[in-house]
Amino acid sequence: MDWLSIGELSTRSGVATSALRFYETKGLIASERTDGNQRRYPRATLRRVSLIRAGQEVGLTLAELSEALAKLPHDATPTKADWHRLSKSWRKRLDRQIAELEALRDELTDCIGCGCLSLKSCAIFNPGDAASELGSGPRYLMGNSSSEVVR
Amino acid sequence: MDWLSIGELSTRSGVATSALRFYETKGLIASERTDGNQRRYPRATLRRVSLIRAGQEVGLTLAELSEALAKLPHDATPTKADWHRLSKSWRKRLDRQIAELEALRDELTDCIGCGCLSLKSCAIFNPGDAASELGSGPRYLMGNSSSEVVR
DNA sequence: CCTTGACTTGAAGTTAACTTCAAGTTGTAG
DNA sequence: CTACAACTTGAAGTTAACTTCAAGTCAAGG
Repeated sequence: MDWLSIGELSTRSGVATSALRFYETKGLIASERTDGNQRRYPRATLRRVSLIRAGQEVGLTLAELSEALAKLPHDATPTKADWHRLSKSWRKRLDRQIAELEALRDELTDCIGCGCLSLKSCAIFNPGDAASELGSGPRYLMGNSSSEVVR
Repeated sequence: MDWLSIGELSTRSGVATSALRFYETKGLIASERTDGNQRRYPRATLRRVSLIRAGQEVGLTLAELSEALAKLPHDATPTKADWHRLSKSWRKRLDRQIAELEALRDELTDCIGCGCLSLKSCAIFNPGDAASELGSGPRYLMGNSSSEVVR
């Protein structure tokens, strides 16, 4: 097995060294140390980091990813089953996200047609209504429940 | 014209009073004051707040929304043209977002099929590659350029 | 008039996901 | 062997979008 320094891992993964160290404090990745106390990552970490970035794009937080990746080995390629489970649940998440955005788009499209000068008839302007119930929430990325995505 | 207290605006819009005050400090909404220094919002603010929430769901930041809403009157219904311009640019944004998520989903789907145990052949695992170039970025909601959305 | 819930302010706290910094130590090309 | 880039740490700073708090003041029903 050959090892990567944090700099190498950074350039290969496209993730800043500061972020990699941060991930390590969170337990998302792990390293051995040289005699001089520098980090050396097993090659499999490269894949792990890619997984993290992919997961983030799907909308998962680092905390959720931490849970999801806890089941994968730090220093080896995940099994086919591991990967299958992960990618399937992420796909579900993506499908849901896409559906929500599409619903919002359709509402908007109706609004473009109608001019939407009446508060009552417009779905966008009535957030309490059934249609928009799913996709409204607090801050930037509204945290949908994480547990079903992780297991 | 009749006026809403901050509490009324809050219950009607579903947005916390603290958030409404926060929006006001940012110039997103505006109020008059009573003799006793309490806020009174023109009825049109209700629509404005709905616009803000809808805009957030489309992925706009408050700063971007501030710019976009600067062109609308604070105390009256926006014109058909105003609304037309806004909803069209938001729709574009939504279309782009959906397209990006769909691209990611398609990659994932391929990966489920292939088992994806080889780093080289997998698009998800190669973020530098052409396909994923569009939809990768820094933190949670990667800030796509705002200017074209706002004008 | 009195009570009580709604309202006021500015400052500080919150969360995620990092980045930046200072003050050193290590690894390696030449 | 030396220079210099890469590495180390913990703490503090950053950003967005709010929320919470304290210490009051205001408004409206009875």
